[in-house]
Amino acid sequence: MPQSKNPAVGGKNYDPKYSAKGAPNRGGSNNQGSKSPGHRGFRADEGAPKKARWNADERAAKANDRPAYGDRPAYGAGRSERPATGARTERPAYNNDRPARSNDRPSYGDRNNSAPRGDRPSYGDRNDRPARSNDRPSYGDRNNSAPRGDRPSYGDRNDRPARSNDRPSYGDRAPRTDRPAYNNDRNNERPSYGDRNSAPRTERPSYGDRAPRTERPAYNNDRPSYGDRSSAPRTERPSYGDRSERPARTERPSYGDRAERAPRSFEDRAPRRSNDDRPPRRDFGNDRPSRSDDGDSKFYPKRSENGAKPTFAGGDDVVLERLEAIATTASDVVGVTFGDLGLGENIVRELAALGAPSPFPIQAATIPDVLAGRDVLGRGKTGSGKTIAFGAPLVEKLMENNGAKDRKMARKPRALILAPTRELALQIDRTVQPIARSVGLFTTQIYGGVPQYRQVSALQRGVDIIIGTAGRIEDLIDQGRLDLSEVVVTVLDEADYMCDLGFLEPVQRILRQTKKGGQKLLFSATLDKGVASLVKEFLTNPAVHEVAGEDQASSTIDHRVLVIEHRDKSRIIEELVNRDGKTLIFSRTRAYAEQLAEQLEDAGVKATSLHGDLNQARRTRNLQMLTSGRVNVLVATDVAARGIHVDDIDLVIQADAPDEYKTYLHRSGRTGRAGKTGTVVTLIPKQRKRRMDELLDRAEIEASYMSAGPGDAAIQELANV
DNA sequence: AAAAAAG
Repeated sequence: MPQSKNPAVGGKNYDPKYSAKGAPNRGGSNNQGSKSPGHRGFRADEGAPKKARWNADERAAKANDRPAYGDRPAYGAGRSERPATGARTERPAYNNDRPARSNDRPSYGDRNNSAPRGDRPSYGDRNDRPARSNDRPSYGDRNNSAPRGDRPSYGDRNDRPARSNDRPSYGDRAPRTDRPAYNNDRNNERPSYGDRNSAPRTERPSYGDRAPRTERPAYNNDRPSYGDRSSAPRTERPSYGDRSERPARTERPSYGDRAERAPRSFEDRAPRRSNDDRPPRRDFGNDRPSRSDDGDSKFYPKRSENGAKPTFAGGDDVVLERLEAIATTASDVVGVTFGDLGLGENIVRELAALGAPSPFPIQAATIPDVLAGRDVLGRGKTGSGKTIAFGAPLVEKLMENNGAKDRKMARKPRALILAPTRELALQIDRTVQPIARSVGLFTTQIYGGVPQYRQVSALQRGVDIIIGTAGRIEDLIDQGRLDLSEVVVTVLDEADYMCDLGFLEPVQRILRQTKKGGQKLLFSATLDKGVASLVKEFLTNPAVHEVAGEDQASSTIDHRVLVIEHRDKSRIIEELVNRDGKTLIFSRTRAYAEQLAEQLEDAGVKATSLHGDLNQARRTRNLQMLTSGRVNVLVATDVAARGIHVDDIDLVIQADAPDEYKTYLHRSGRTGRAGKTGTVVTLIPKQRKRRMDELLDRAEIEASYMSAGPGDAAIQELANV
C-alpha cells in the first residue's frame, strides 16, 4: 500500500483534520468532522462555526488526558511509528533514535525527583510547572490578565482597554513571541522527554541557560536591550539580524577598491546563469533566448547618461527572462546618505544605530523607487543589505501616508513581509522592528510552530507591519483573525524561493488578499525569471535593480570540492570539524542532519542540529547555540540555507551536494560575511563530479577539486584554512 | 527533499 500523504477520503488512514492541507480552499467547510462528540475533531453540524476551538477548560482537560509517561510510546520507538507527518507535535521525539544518550543518565522515573544534575538547579522546579502561570513575572505586564485558565476567549479580548497604554514597547516584548508559550509547552506541546534529553547534558552550563524561558532564544543575549542601546558601543554590538549580514562598515572592502577593479560587465552576470536553470516554461515558449544571446547587450541597457532609467516591461516574458536590471555600482553611492534617498530623520538615526550609517548599493538603488511607490525587484548578493533596502523605505512610506498617529486598536496591518522560514522571519523582524518603532509603528511576527495566542493578541491591539511565514498567515486569515485588505506594501524576501513549488500557491493566495494595486517588493540574492508568474499577476511596471561588481571574483569565499568515497563521509566530516571556529554543515535530509549531529556529539564535538523535525523552541534554541558559540557545529537542512545570519561561520560543509546552483550560492553565503574569509567544502562521490562541474559553472564559481580519504593531511589542512 | 498551520 502506497504511503500516500493524502489518502483518499474514506481511506483507512483518512483523517479529516488534515484533509484541507494544501488545498486551495482551506478552512474546508465540507470536511467531515468526527462523529463522536468527545473527539477534538467533532463537528456539531451545520450551524457550528467552521472550526470549533477549544476553550481553556477543554485545553486543560486535554492536557490531563495525556497518557502517563509510562504509557507513551516506548522511548526506543523508531520513527516509523510516528503518526502521519502532519502531527508534528505529537510525534515521538527525534531523540528516540539516540540510544547512546539514555545510557548515561537516570531513568525518567528517577529523574523527576532526582537531585540536581551537575550545576543545574533542581528539576523539582520543572515538575512544579503548572504553578508557573501564577508566579510568572513576565506576564505581569499584562497586569489585569486573568489566570490562564480563566482567560477570556480571544474574541473577548478586544474589550481590554488598558492595553494600548501600558503596553511596553514592542522592542522589549519581542523575545516573548519567540518563547514557546508556557501553557502550550507544558500542557499540549510539552517537549517530549526524548526531546529534552538531546540537549547536550554535559555542556549545558546551567538550567537557566538552557530553558528557552530564561534564555530567550536569540534576542537579549546577543545584543544589548533596546533600552541599553544608546550606551552600547556600536562597534561592539554583535550582529543584529540581517544588519550584520552585511559586511561591517569598517571591514568591508572599500568601495574605492571595488570600483577600480575592472567592473565585470553586467551583461556577463547573473542573467546568463538564469537562463536554463529550469526546464523551459510554457510562458517563455520559443522566445527563450539561447545561451549564445547572452552577450547581446541590447537586452541590458545601461543607465543612460541623463540618468533615465530603462523600465521593466511587466508581463513581457522575454525581458523578465533576462531580468533586465539597473545596475548600481558602489561608486554610484559614495557620499550618498540615507537622508538623501528620502528617508526621514528618525529612521536615518535608527539605521545608524543599527550599524548602517550610510547606504549600501542595493539600498541606494531601491529605496528611492520604493518611496516613490513603485513595485521593485531587487537582487543583491547574500549579505548585501537587502533587509534594510526594503525595510527602511517601507516604514517611511507607512509613516508618510497616515503616520503613527493613528494607533487605534485592531487597526489593520498595512504592510506584510513574507519569508520562507520562521528563522528568517524572526531575523527580519529584528531589523525592521527597531526601524518601525523609531517612528512609532508596530510590527508583529506571524509564523507557525508557536502558539498563536500572542500573535493574535498583538493583531488585536493593532500592528502596522506583519512579518511572517505563509502557513500561519493563511491560518489566521482563515480564522478571521487577520485581515490583509489594508496591506498596501508587500515584500517577498527570497522571492525566487517563494515561487518554488509548494510555496507559490500559498503566496499567491496571500497576495490576493492584500489591497488591490498595493505595492510589491521582491528581493533575493538569486532573483530570476522564476518570479515571472508573480510579477505578471501582481506587479506593475516594476523597477529592477541589482548591484554590479558583486561576483565571485570579489568574494572572500574559498570553494573546495572533496571527492570522496561515500563510506568515508562521516569520518571525513568529523575530521573537517575538528577545528576552532564555527562550522555549518548542510545535509539534504532532516534525518541525516539529526544523525550527523548526534554522531559528532558522540565524537566529542559540540554540535547540534537545525531542521524541520524539531519543534520551534528547539529550532530557535539550537540556532542560538551556534550564534552564542555554545556549539561550534550546526548540522542543518536547507532551512538554514537562505538568509540566516550567524557571525563568524568560517566553514560551510555540504555533506550532501546541492541540486541547484542557487542552493549552493545561498548555502555558501552563510560564510565569508562581513568581509571575512570563509571556506566552503562540498563532499561528493566521484560519479557526481560532472554534475558538480555544471552546477559550479552555472553559479560562476571557481572551485578546486581534491580527492581525499580519512586521515589525509589534506583534510586537516582544509580544516585549518 | 525541504519548507510552510493547528487553538
